[in-house]
Amino acid sequence: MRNGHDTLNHYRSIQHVRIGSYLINTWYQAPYPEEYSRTDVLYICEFCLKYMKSNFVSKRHKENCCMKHPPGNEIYRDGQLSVFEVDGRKNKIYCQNLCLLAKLFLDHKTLFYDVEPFLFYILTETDNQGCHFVAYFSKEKRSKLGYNLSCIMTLPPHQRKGYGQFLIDISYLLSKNEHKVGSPEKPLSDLGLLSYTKYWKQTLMDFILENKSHLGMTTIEDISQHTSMTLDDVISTLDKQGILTKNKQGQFELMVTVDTNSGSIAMQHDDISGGSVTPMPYPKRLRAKQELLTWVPY
DNA sequence: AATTGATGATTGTCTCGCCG
DNA sequence: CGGCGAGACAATCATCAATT
Repeated sequence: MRNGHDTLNHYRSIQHVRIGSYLINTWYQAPYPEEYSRTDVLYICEFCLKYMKSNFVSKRHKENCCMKHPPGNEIYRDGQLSVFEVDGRKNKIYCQNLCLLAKLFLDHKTLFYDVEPFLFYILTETDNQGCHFVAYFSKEKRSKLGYNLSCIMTLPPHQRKGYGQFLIDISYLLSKNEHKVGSPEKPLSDLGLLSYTKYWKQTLMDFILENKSHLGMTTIEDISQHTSMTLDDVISTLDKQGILTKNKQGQFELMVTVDTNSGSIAMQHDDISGGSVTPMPYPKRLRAKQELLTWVPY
């Protein structure tokens, strides 16, 4: 031990991160350089995502760091919420730091340093201090398999606010602007599958309710085009709800009855929470609004 | 286009001093 | 005495331009 500040060296991995005003328990290990892993608390600048070992260095950095929002272009703004698009090639360090931070909360993430082939979409909450990082997702610039999202993460203090669903919505809005359909990178994590299952179900329920007057004329292809979801994802989601059948010609048909009073849809396998069997009115959700997106395909 | 080198900013660490 | 915050400074790092 060389001095009084080295007393934290017995830690084998990072237990907490301090970012902005939050002290957050970490969930998984991340491959930070070894000297940064041997600490209880890792300090992260909430604007440039630089990581530091000590509170002193963090404070000094805060005085000098001139960033008040993520690098790249702001592509979406709705009140306090903004989305920035960051190019992994143009802002390599930022994106590498982002991947390391994300790994603290993602189990099986493997991408950390080879960030050039990716774009990163950063969700921020704005106040008079600046645009505070709350969540992100990454996307391959050129996905051969039609993936429109690779990794997605919301910082724990901001979870359960609908930000994950919102970012998934943004990812499909981007696909829509590219005139493509898309799907998340496989394999999905447990939490990822849960989020997507919920998103797909709600998106299709919304579509059905909005188009209930002419569902007979609607094909699976129409739904796919409208939602930018792949045919496979549309079919598997509708099938899980038990509202998909094939007619004599082998074409898919929707079997739906819309309850115009409650605004809900009768489904065989709807989620039953709290033992209630009455269909729950689906919760309001944070939707990405196409008119607020200022983005052109890469 | 890729590599190298210079330059200026930033960090890690040492030291001192305060306080419980 | 031990822990913590702050100033100083050498070493390191990122950036950008020049060169191959």
